[in-house]
Amino acid sequence: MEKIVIVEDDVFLRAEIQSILEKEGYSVECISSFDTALEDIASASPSLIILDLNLPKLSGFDICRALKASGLGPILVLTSRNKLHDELHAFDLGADDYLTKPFHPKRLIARIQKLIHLYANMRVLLDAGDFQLDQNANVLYIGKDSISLSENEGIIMKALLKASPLVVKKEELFSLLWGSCDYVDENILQVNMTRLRKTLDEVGMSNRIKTVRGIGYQLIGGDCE
Amino acid sequence: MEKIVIVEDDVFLRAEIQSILEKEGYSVECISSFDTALEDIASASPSLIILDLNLPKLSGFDICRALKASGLGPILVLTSRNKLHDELHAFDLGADDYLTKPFHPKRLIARIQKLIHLYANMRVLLDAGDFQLDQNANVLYIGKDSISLSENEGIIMKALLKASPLVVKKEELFSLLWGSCDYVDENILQVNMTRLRKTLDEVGMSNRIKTVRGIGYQLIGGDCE
DNA sequence: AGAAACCTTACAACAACTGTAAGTATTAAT
DNA sequence: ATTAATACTTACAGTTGTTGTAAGGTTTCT
Repeated sequence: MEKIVIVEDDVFLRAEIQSILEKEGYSVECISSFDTALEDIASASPSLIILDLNLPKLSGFDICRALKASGLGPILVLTSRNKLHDELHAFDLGADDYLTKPFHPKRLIARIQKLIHLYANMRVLLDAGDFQLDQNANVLYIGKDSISLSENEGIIMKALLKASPLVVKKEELFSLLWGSCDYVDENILQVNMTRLRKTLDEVGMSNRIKTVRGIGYQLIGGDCE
Repeated sequence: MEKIVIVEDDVFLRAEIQSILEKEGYSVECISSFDTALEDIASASPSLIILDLNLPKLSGFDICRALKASGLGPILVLTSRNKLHDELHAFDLGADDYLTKPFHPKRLIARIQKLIHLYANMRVLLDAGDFQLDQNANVLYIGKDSISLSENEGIIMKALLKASPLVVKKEELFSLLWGSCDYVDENILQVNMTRLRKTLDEVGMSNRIKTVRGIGYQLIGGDCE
């Protein structure tokens, strides 16, 4: 069953939405504490998030931005703010749809279904600005080109991307790659870094992995977010 | 540059939309002949399709359905019909967004950007009802599970899926797999079919490929569309 | 029964990936 | 400048997965 999280501060409206969704067969979870909203949503890992913009502490915009940064689900903004610039701003921050109150239940359901369906067919992409990594398929997309990475290359690339622009410690990589092994040669990480760098070279992405002596490695250049 | 196709019969409105889009940097193509609309759109292979519902011959709904059946781009319905049931119907047939006239240019642009971005990150999935094939990554999705196919297995599966529920001729498969080779053993296709069948067995999909004696092979069961 | 079409299994060649080893280059500190 | 630590590169071999060939078995139809 698909799970939907509601981030809404108005009790009445929340209950109304919840009722509509549950009648439709969705499992619903409401966020009450807005301090821990992000963690709660992340741990619920819902198929969709319904977000109000008028919230007590945090602004709905901030939550929207934060959710998107964590790569979290489709966001449907449901609000009484019917100003165009609010809608544009929401889209800008990564909202996937924008519905204003009052709304018709069926319209809400239709748009929810559409968004969930769209996201179900999305690639899980890690974005680095000028290229993307499909974590599942271990495929790197550079514009129209794409290149398939080996298992090890994928693990390293993923770690570098997730940490970017921070440094990934050597021990971190060792544990990701050979965490279950009793012992591996110290050199092996360097060998694998060389191989990844060579692979990146072949698609015109040279000098993108910087060595931080004594600490680890770091993805550089082409920054975007 | 992203290309957008406009399917709109009102000349003034068409010009207005085109102007808005071109100012935004999109390449625009208008469909004038509604007889060959589908072929024209397919050959343009746009990043997005703007569709009006009130068209002379064909109904916008029919076009919508047909476009989706061909797996074509995101569809944004832009219409003067502001009845809820029209919107629901459009969503039902596969429309990805629904905007009513009059509309603000910026709202249109925002939603276009969102849709294009969403679709850019979509997996190209061939749907067989109870399982899907990611053509790019050669990965088969069965519910929550996924299995990686070899190159040959992927080619065969793709051909079977595209033809389904029709039969794929042996010669067709030979040409797809070894079209460039001077000669290959007649037996090799059978061997590869056995291997694909065994792979499918491992994910609980037995007896899904039927042999049509003297002709070729055919995907069966689990039909949906 | 017998022939044609199809299936299965085993084998070997080949390519991709990975870890080890050995040697080279770079960096930082004295 | 010398030296030691750190990092890089290259070559080699074991392993695995993919593919084509060959040989023999099974099914289907007349």
